[in-house]
Amino acid sequence: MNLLELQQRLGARVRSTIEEKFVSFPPVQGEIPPRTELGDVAFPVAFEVAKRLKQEKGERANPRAIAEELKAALEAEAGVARVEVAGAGYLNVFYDRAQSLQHLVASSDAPIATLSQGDMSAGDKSKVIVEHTNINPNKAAHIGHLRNGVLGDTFVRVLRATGATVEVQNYIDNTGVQVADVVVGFMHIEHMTLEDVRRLDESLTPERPFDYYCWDLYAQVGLFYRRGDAEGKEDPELLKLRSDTLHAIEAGDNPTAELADYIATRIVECHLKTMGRLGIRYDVLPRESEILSLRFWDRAFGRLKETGAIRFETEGRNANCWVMPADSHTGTDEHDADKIIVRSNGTVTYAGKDIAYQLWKLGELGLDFYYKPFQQYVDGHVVWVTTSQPPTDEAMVANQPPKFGGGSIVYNVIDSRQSYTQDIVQRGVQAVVPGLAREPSVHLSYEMVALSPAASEELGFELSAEDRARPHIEMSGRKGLGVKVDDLIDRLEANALKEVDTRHAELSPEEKFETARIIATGALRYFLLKWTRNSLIAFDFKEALSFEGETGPYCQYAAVRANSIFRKLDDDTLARARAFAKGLAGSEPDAEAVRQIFAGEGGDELWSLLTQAARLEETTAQAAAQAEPAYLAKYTFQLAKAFNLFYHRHRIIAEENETRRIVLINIADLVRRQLTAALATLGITVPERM
RNA sequence: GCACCCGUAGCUCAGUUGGAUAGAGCGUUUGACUUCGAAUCAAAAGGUCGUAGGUUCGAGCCCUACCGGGUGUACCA
Repeated sequence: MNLLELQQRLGARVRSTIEEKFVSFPPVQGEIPPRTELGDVAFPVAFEVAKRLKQEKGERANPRAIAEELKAALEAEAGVARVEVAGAGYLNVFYDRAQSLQHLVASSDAPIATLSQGDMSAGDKSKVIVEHTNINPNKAAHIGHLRNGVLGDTFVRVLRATGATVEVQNYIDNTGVQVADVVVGFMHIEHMTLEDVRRLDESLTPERPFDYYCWDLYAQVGLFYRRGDAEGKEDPELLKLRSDTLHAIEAGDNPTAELADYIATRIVECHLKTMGRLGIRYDVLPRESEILSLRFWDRAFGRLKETGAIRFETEGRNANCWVMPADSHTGTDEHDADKIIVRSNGTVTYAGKDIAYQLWKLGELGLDFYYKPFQQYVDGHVVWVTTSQPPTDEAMVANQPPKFGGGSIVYNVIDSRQSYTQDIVQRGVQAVVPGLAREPSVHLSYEMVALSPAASEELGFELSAEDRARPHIEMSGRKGLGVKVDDLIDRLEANALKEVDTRHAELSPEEKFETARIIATGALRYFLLKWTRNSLIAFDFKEALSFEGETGPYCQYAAVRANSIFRKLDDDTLARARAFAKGLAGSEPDAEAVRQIFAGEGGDELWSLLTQAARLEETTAQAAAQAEPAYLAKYTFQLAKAFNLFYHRHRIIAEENETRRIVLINIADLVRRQLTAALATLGITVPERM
């Protein structure tokens, strides 16, 4: 359902008419006027035409006169009711509302249309890869991690809604210092072996599961390195425990590595469960351990040396290192401009490993992982995890994974603090595969989630006067300061359940809980999506827990209300209303009656709701092209708002004028379809009742 | 120092390739439940779009300088 085709056709006509009568001209897009009274699409091109005429031919022309000439051409187009020239030379086009209604209803029979315009060409069958979540597997997920997951997951849904084939990856850094720290905690603070940890894990209750336990332990390790003094310095002797642990993990085949693997795997299970509560899913979990053991770096290193992207330093501060020279900034005594990729001891830095990994994602490395199933969602979808060994037994051989990696474009959802490193990675990738695409590997950057001072205190953290004056306080896993995702979901569910309980006492406990779960998910996902990517979220409990105003539940509520109309209306009435709309082309008296209903101020209001609903596909395409899910979230809220107003002003079932009733039914039906579809793309479902 | 991001209503934020009277939510004040459910709707108040220049028929948006805030700038991952 959309009016975009008409708009595009008119744009093409405007351009061809300009070129025919005046001067050569670039493609024109058309724009949506700020108010319905100003038309359905506007072409403010006359100013530009006048300018070009003067520049190229030396003719002086009045923009209004130019607009008048273009007006005649547009009036002849099908679907156009009238054209006005407004202001100094705006060309405002009004669509035939009866014909548009007929078209919109007819096209709403088809499943949600896939788009063929923009950068995300549906004709291009190549795969898009989105990597998101990427939480260090050493503790419970907090809301900062969740912003990443929700942003990534929603972007995936947006891309899929435009017809793209998308693969979802969640990178697991299972061999890094963060995991090593928790291993140190278990081994040197708790003095536990792998068996002890297993037993502990089994004994833990749902109130404090393994990832929560590790959350606390990780914070303790931070203190442990400082000999118990939070403000003190880290003891080098204790830090050696960390580096020894890290080396043991990287070497593999020893009890420390086995413990690390147990912890990381269990935490990943916890993360997947947490994310699963919000409908966030993955296809494959590439792990750092396999990037190391399968020697991805060695291959990438060779390519980087060949292309000259990195150079070996023989003297100076970076002697014996391989560095990537800087181009975007200059260095100082304190900060060197060049970025070290290979250390003087021959080991590779994070940026280097990531270059290798990005090359694999783009199918440009010439190496692949082996895979095994990690877990299965209830609907049968399997999440795979990488492994270093080829399948051995017959069952594994028979159970072939899909082909992973090799995307035509890769989006990496990573917060903006890593922009510098990501820039290094991009440059490395582009040096190795220059001709691939303009930007095959995209850093989908977003600002972090911090805590409002009030939220920090609510979590029981004492703030200094200085901190309290700050606009926000950064979360810190090391200090254990943060809002755990599961805690927040639990609170949202409990609050929603209370509301459902007071409104729908008649529902069964299961129905009540399911409704509360859907509302909580809607609230949380919308809360994280309504901000644009480079807006920092200062997390506030009151705001996050709200179900009123610009929230997910507000949008859900509008859809629930729309559905409630159709619950009371028999199917036959809806079918007849739709048939009437579809038949408008064949009946001039009916079409005229519909035009009457859409006339005047009240008619404009109905029409404006309809056109707003028709813009979902266009908005989704924009959200995809700009990689900005917030566009879709804002649109959904605005549509819900417009529908709530409509709902309040019109009694649909009780409407006495038959034609008017039919029109209202069609509008309500189209809006609820679009609203439901928009919410689905945001990962939000509509409950039966609320 | 350098790089990137931000500065719009009391607060938190939208404002997409420059377009018509700069918009939401929250908060404040006031009004609307016998209806397809008020998790809603309506109305009011609230703005030198950080400052100063510039480009343009037209600037919140583009350019320059400055002021203020944030984040990076590791032989950590």
